[in-house]
Amino acid sequence: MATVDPSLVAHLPLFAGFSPDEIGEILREARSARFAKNSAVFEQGEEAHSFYVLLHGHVRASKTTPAGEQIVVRYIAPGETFGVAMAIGLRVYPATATAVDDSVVLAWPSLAWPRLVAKFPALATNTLQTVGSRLQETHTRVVEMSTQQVEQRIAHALLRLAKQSGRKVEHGLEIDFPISRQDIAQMTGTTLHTVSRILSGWEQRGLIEGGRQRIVLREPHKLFVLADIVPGENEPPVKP
Amino acid sequence: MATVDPSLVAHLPLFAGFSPDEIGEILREARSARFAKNSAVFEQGEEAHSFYVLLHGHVRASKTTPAGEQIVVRYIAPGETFGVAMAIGLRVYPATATAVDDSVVLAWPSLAWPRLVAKFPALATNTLQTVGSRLQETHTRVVEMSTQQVEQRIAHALLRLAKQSGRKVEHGLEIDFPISRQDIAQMTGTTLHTVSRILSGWEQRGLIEGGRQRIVLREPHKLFVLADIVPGENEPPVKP
DNA sequence: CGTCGATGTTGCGCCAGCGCAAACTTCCTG
DNA sequence: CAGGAAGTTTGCGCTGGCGCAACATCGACG
Repeated sequence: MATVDPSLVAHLPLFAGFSPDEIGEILREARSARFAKNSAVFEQGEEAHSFYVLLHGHVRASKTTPAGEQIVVRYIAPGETFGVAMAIGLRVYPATATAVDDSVVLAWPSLAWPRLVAKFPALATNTLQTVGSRLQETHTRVVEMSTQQVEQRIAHALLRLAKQSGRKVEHGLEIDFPISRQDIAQMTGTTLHTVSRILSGWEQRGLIEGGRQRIVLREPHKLFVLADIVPGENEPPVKP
Repeated sequence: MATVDPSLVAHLPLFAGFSPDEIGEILREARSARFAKNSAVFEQGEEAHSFYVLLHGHVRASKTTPAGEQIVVRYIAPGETFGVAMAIGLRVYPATATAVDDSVVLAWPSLAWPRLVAKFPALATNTLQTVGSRLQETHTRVVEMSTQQVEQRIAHALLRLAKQSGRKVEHGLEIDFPISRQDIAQMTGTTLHTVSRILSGWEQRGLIEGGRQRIVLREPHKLFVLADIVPGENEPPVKP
């Protein structure tokens, strides 16, 4: 049971407004754990025994439909809370969480949640804000899927990933964890093939640089423009 | 300022776990208001001055994209909380709320939220559960939009509306508020025309009965089957 | 009670993106 | 280092559903 210094997590949204002592008290109930690349932190449908904060690495949350299709709910970056099923009234996890890189988490038993919240009500309001922003993001996704073409959705998805987990490299901004075309397809509601075709197109145009489970944005600005283009919007030239 | 009896709202999720006296104290800070059919309770982008509980009627939450397209976020039924922007950390409303029928709401000033939560922490946990289920529902919607055909998505949407606000009538289950084909299109990420074609088809098959801003499900069970059909799933006959 | 605006229906043609299939590349494992 | 698995690319043909357009209906309101 590694002890974590309160100062290392004090800036996380979950602990906003807490004193180091209080954080220490909360941390005392947590254990830290390591998950190897491609191992599952928890599985959809499994009893929600714990909730987590990601300290290091990256985790993919995905949902499987009854028919067996998968979609990617989101990618979790270090500092984010996840697996809060209990807090939102679920007995089981609604999605599967998979480490896409070697990852380190803090884990609390779900049973501790009611007690912690009773003692530290700000945990609830902090979590409410987190879940709220997540709801906003998901609504944005619905809006995009309803109104935009596949190409624009993929552009938005890449820009978001780069913003969340982009790492500056020589030729641009690299997404800092392994991500396949299939993953992108499952994030944007399209198919592996269509993603591949579009990324190939962009690579030829020099917008991005691809590789196996690797994407570097070379021209984020051009992607940005592409993402906002409304296809049917041919501005008629202003001629009197 | 109409006074509302605590017993009338005690069963609402927002007030779960509160005593009548506590509810009374919370209600004292609210005012009730009436909104005529087709009037806006609040508009997207407007300062989030209040949060609400719907007492009577039906409210549609919708979002408008920068490009001017609209999508329907959800329909709010009596008893539901809405407009909790402040609680999830937003200064402005992320969507527009429109009364689709004459409606009555309870409204609290957003400024009262922090004080109420400080005094009654259970408000935060109750709201957390509400926002959590809403997140779940929205994820379901993303999954449907990613994996299902338009016809199935419409079937699901109608069944959900009927479950939430269905009224038993002579010929089946009627959706208890005015809803246009356009609205359904904006809920399912398709177009008015496609919705109209599909509903016409169903009407001919006797599954539903349509009218101007009116839909009656005659055969909910058949719709249910239709909604779960996976088109490409031709079960190979089990012959030894 | 006639007119007008909002809502709903339907035919037609097109195309973005899917499904299938095959080949290629990169990485991992034994 | 060979062999295979996982990931990626690409061609081809098809089609679900969209866009356009014209028309039909319904209700509200003067």
